[in-house]
Amino acid sequence: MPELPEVETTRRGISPRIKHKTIENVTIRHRQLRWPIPANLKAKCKGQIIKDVSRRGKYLLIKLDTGTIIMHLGMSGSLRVIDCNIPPEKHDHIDIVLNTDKCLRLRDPRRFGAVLFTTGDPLEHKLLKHLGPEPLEKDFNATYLFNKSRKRNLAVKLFIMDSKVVVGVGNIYASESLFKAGIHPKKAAGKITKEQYASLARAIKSVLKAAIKSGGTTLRDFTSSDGSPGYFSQSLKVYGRKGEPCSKCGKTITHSVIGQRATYYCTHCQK
DNA sequence: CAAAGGTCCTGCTCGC
DNA sequence: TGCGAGCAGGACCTTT
Repeated sequence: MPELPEVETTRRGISPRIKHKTIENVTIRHRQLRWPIPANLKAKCKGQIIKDVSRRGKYLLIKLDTGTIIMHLGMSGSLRVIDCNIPPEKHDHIDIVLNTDKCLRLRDPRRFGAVLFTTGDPLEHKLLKHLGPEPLEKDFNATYLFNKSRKRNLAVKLFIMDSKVVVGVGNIYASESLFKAGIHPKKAAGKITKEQYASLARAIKSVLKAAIKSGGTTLRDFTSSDGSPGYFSQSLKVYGRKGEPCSKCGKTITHSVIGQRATYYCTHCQK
């Protein structure tokens, strides 16, 4: 479910509703996510004021007085701010209870997500320290991609999905961006020209921006923090469109598996 | 039974 | 022979 636009949509949804609020309690129903929820999380959070809600890649950073909650939504996670008296459902693993009769509730059926805590600089945390640039920042550009990709022989789709290269480009938007840039997803990253990378960097930025603007992509059950769906799925040009006509040339959209992930592209438009 | 939006970790191969 | 970099595959889990 969540790629960068979905995480950003979530951040924007929850931030105004939890910022400056005090955490009264933390209810953990299922500790075992990708990693166990830290045993001391409740003690670390109780009584703390939420100072800020930011994002690095797909990690959400909830800054408290003395430390930061690091959250990742994994493959199926979602966050909502709801009334505490709404009974939790099967996959509602943790409630961060606020002093407003509301709580921040994490639902994650597949439990690939994470809830961690750090007292240090979260950007120096093991999981965040080696992340590549943010795709919407200026340091993510043709020169960066070109230099970073020299002597890399893997498929360009896998290259741009590598969080050490750039954060936030997941399986859907990788296919969409490569289509927009006219680059074949299996082409070796190291054989792509600087001009093509200029086009790809622009495509990634514009696809992600457009997706954020429309509230993310809804596939299956993604809803933003207020329960409304994202509408970007209507704008997807190739993802999930195997067998349909290409919107540029009319030839049939191809599906194949790259690095164990579904990939969609047009063999006529993408070389 | 296969596949679904993520990504860390392990272990192998290759080249210096 | 040793070491680091790059890369493929496995692992985690539930639902449709």
